Amino acid sequence: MTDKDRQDKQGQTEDGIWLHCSNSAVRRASRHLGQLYEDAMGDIDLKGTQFSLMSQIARSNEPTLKNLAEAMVMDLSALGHTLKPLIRDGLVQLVPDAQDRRAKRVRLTDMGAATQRDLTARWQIAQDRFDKAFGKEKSEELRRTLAFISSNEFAEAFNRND
Amino acid sequence: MTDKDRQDKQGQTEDGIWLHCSNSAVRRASRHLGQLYEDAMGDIDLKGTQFSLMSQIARSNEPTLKNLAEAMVMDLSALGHTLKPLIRDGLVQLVPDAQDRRAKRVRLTDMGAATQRDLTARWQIAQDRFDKAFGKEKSEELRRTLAFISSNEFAEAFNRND
DNA sequence: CATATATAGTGGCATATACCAGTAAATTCC
DNA sequence: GGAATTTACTGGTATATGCCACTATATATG
Repeated sequence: MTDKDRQDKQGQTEDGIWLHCSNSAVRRASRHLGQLYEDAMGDIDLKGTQFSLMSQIARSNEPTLKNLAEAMVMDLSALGHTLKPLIRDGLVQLVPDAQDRRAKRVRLTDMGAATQRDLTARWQIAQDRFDKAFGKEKSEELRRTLAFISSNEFAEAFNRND
Repeated sequence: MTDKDRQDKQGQTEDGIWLHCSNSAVRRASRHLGQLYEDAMGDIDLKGTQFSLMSQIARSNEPTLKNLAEAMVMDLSALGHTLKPLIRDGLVQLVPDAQDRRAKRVRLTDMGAATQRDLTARWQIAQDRFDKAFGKEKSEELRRTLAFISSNEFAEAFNRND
């Protein structure tokens, strides 16, 4: 049986690129988790990404766009675009920094903070399900691992050519 | 020192949502890896996602769109959208299935197959860097872990309420 | 066989995310 | 202190990804 023939009845190969490419593997998992978390959180008006972003804003002390982009490991302009619907809907606002007039600080509006608080309970349900399905210890370890992969330290190791 | 005060000089909190939310953690890592892999692969005309997709097509035996979407854990319509630029650029083509006239099978064109082969060497460089930075064993284990998280088996465990 | 239902794909719309070019403000360097 | 450079953000463009509504085809059911 050749590799190409080793396929299930749907014509899929059992051995996908995601078992060889870490980048593909992570993206694929993020699509699945996005799905699972949104379903588990039920009928809410926010996307998972938006809730994550608002949660990080809530945890921060009025970060500038730059700060927040770095924390989220997100392109600055991508962050700006992603915030637009939240600003439009009155959940987030940008306030110019007093010291540096180039910078804008991100804050939740009262409504945004209330929304974030309310949804946290729903998010916790999803997260609890993940922990139960995956194992609480392993779950924490996985998040630490992924945080490491997302770090500058890892980027330096990755780009170091020795 | 309160949590809110425990911030580095950029105003970021040390303790981000990604340490608590597995969904956020995976998305964040996928942004970073997308970055690192694309940089490591150098100046190519394809996005990482497009290369992954073409690699999976190359590994499959002319899957239908449905098959491919399931393998990639991707929404069917999202897959259709993602393939459009590749079809437009003559790297991929869709051929109607002979038996089921609803279904279309995905295949690489000759140019697409050649492109995919050529870029594989570059991708391997990026993957080797990942393995070196993260550890070859741990790297394989991580991919298996992520494949599990991406599986229907995991979805069932996640959605099981007992 | 005719109708009801299920499946595969498409198109529209919205968000997610990145790169690049441009603007404005701050900082560095004669 | 004024020019050169760096930094923070914005807007445009392109891909990534998902949901919904719709069409066409296949399958199941009476």
